[in-house]
Amino acid sequence: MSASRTFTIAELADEFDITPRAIRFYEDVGLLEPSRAGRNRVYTQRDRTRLKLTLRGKRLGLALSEILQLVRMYDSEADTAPQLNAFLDVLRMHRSQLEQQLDDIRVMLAEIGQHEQRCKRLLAGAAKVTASR
Amino acid sequence: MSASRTFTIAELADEFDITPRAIRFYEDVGLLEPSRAGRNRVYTQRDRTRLKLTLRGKRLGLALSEILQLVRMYDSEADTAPQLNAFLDVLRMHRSQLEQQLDDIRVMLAEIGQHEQRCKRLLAGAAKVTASR
DNA sequence: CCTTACATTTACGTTTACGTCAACGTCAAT
DNA sequence: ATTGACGTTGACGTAAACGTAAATGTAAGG
Repeated sequence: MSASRTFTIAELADEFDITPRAIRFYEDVGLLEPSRAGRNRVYTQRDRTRLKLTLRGKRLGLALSEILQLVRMYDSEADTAPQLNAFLDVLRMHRSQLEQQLDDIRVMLAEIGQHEQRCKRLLAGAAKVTASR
Repeated sequence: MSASRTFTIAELADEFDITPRAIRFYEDVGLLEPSRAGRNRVYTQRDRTRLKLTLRGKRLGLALSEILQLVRMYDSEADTAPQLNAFLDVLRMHRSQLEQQLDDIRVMLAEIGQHEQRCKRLLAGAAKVTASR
């Protein structure tokens, strides 16, 4: 068994290329809950996973508060029907938002492709002019 | 010819479900350049397109300053080789970022799917219990 | 022992993207 | 003539997500 490694704040900061300040801030808002060795923070694999989730959410433009909602839902032991239905609603919302983003990305990638083609054509033209001088 | 329609600020605000204040702000940062009828702003199709681009960028988590860079590049008449190559670099950066986001979205969609399944199983179970009472 | 390096808390500063008045113009309808 | 409804320009306010500086602790190395 990989004796459940732990991490220091600097290790996580290095690994994910963020500052310790950011990591502490994520703790302030409730996204991470490291234990302490004296005064110092000790992060578990679970914290690391949460951090990864957090950064992924950020890359998709989610606010930290939304990410917090998600992770809380993810490891909540909701079991009543109202809770579960509320849960499903939130999931559906996020899914439709993600699908909107998929669309947006497809459109943007297409546009970028067009512009790249245009640039390459122009560069090819410029090269010929240069060569013929 | 669809005599190049124009739009009022309220029309655009309604259509895209944002406030006039936001639209004026986008003008402040240089994303829109409406002409004036007296004091009032008049938006062209081109402005509308820019606004659409802006909102799409926002949904993908881009900052307004980044969006501005993009739209400026898109309708700049860059023609020197250095300019074109710089352009291509920026395009590549954005493309790789979009591909990262595609990845992130795939992962998140998969997770959401799992949680939806779990909820549905639990709801089915709860329904049976309820029915048997 | 002293320095260096990294950790902590507290607290104020900063940027972005608008929200929210305030004070005013204008045109149509009552 | 007045009342809305919508437009304008300042100007100040605000929430989010950290940055940054200050004061302090503490463990390791020379």
